[in-house]
Amino acid sequence: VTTTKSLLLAWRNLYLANAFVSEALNARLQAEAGCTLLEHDLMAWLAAAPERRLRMLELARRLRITPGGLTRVVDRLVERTWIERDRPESNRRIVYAVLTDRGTATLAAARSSYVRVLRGTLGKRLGDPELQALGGAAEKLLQPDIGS
Amino acid sequence: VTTTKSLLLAWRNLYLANAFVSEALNARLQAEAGCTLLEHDLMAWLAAAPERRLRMLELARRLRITPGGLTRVVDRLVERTWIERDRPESNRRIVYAVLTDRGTATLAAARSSYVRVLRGTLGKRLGDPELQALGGAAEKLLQPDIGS
DNA sequence: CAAGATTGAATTTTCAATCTTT
DNA sequence: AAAGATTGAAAATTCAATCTTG
Repeated sequence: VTTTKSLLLAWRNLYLANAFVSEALNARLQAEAGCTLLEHDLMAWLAAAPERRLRMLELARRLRITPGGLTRVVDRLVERTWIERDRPESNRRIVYAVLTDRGTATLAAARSSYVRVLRGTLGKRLGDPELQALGGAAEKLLQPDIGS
Repeated sequence: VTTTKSLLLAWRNLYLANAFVSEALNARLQAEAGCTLLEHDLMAWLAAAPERRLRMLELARRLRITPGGLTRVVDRLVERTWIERDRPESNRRIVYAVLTDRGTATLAAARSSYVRVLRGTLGKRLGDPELQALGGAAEKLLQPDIGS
């Protein structure tokens, strides 16, 4: 019997913990690497993808923003030469966002700030079993829905 | 020894789980109660406060938005007669946001959607021990910093 | 005409400057 | 002059309409 109270408490803590870490990441990334958390995540997805490239719609889906929103974020990063757009000749409807070498370098610096923040927040306050619990519970949430 | 990998994994899951639940809450609240998650939270803080009122700066702090941002959110809710502003005679610098009776009624409806969403996400997928673990781990994150 | 991306307009939020009260 | 709140301008995001290609 899961009480409403324990549901509300768990959610509130999840929500606050997320805000706490997100805000710390955003602040440090902007101060130390000159990019926002969203921009970092965008570059990180590209870095992890084959040929360091992803299509616009796929990238928007992973970042949980709208296609229109992504167009603007990409505009800003292209402006800074951290990514490029590539419209392949074979299918000129498609646009790939591609991480450049300069983007890769920026991401490396950003990633180091990023990990330091995680160590200073999650790492400092939680032990390994708690990290496992946090990660495990969160992962279950993300499983596809299986019936009623 | 907490590995970077387990830190990254825990954070990613926390982040995604938060987005998953937030988006579900926002969608259902807007469809069923006609308010956003932020507006719900604002009214919920007021409902829980003595005399159903809080000062602007305190409310902004709890909602994790800027004072300027709060002014606009409050404007919108005043417009809909769910809250009122009160400038006490004793100190005319201060503004209280006060939940109205209509706001209380709206909040009751919203809260029921809210809890249903939590049951359908956190509740359906996680057992009580996992909820405890999630809540407990997240709570530790929120403890004030105690030195290096 | 559907898929994929972009655009203009509208909305929401922040930032810095300002106004009012103490 | 500082505290508390609001404002105009700017930035970021969404939405719906549009443009381009298949």
